[in-house]
Amino acid sequence: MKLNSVDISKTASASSIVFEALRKAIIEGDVKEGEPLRQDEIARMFNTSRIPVREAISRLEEQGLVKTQRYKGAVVSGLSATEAEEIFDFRALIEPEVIRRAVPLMSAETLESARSSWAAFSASSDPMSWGDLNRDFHSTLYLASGLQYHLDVIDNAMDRIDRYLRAQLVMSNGMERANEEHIAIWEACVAGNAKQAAELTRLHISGARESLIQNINSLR
Amino acid sequence: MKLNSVDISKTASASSIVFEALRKAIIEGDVKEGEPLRQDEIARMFNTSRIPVREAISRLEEQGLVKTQRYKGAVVSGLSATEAEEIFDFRALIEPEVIRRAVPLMSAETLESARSSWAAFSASSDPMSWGDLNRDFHSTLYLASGLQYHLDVIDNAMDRIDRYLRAQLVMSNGMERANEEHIAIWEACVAGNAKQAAELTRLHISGARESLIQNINSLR
DNA sequence: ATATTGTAAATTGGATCCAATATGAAATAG
DNA sequence: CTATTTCATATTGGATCCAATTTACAATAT
Repeated sequence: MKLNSVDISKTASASSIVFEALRKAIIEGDVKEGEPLRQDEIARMFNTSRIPVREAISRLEEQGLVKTQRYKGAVVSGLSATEAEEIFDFRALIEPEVIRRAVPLMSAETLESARSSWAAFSASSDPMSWGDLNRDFHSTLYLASGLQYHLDVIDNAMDRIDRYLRAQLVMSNGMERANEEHIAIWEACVAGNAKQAAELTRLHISGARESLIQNINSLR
Repeated sequence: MKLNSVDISKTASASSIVFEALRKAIIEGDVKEGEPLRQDEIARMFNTSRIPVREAISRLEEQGLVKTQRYKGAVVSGLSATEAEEIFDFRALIEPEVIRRAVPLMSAETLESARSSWAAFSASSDPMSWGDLNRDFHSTLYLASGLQYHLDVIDNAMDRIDRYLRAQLVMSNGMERANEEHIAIWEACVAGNAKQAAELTRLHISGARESLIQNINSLR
């Protein structure tokens, strides 16, 4: 006898679920910088014991999203302005190269998918969704490069500054500007102009960096 | 009353110890690609329970050094030739920029420390130590940049290809060549020539990349 | 009042136990 | 003899318990 093998997608392990949830909460700023992560509390929230929670926290620390001290626990790690700038610098270095190598490999589907990403971004009136849609757009284009390691590293960098990026988007004309720049990048990709796509990406990122500095300074 | 505060360096947690030991064993190739990590076995080796072992494995997975499957455990993740090349590409992109920014910030101490690093590398007849000494040299110079995030990312990239790098060093004239290139990079730093230090670093890395490809091809 | 000490509660780190799943070998059917 | 099934064993995932340490706060001394 043979059955249609119903793909029972195995439920993920508890530690993975906790990890993803905490990661999301941290990068979106739902738990603030410096806020401690209490193992008991989190375990209760997910109806598990502290064991999966501790594994999740180990991973978060390895990713740099939390810092732990022995017997004192984990706190969400913040970024100084300097550190945030450094990560923007890092992105401005690596992402242009990735998109440059991605452009010649972009399929029609990739371009169409990216188009709908920027369209969704452009059309969305919900600031909460801007962060995700922004990342979707860039990730879609980068994915065509097939450079998995680069993509992983970029993801980590994005995780670390996600909060600040979201803040940029809601501030002043951040969203409108990002939108225009997305379209320009996308058009360069459609035209197969790798160098231009790279340069526009670089400007896109360093522009965000500058506006971050401005905002920080305006708070003094 | 005032005492000299004796800095009782707290013993690290068991999970940290296990993590560091496993990391070292993996990057140095003491445990081979594809080899499973048995929690029980490792726990016995360190006279602990499986709990710290599991936290260590979680971190290793986050670092990309092992891959786990639910209920099947963790195996040391290998790198395909393509993946190894990608990481060399990545390094060739980021490390020149880091050293370029580091050069103007290098103190006499930094340069002296780097000099003794390459001297030790040059003088060492023990191939087992070459990997570490090579990393020491580069890290010392990069450290002057103060770019902590970049340094962390570079460290992870180095971890992933450490095995392959060591293989390069012992092969043919890998060690002699690396040694000459180190000296050239160091002299550019001493001369304060950031652009040249960057370019030499780029060549140093892409040279290693090419010789990796050669070795892989020669195995067919 | 302020600083110091002592103590109980809170919190984390780790050990042990149980449950869920995978693995492999023996038993069985064809 | 080969393929399938059954079942015991090995291994991982998670829960609960205990130990080590920190933290908060009351008691005490100056």
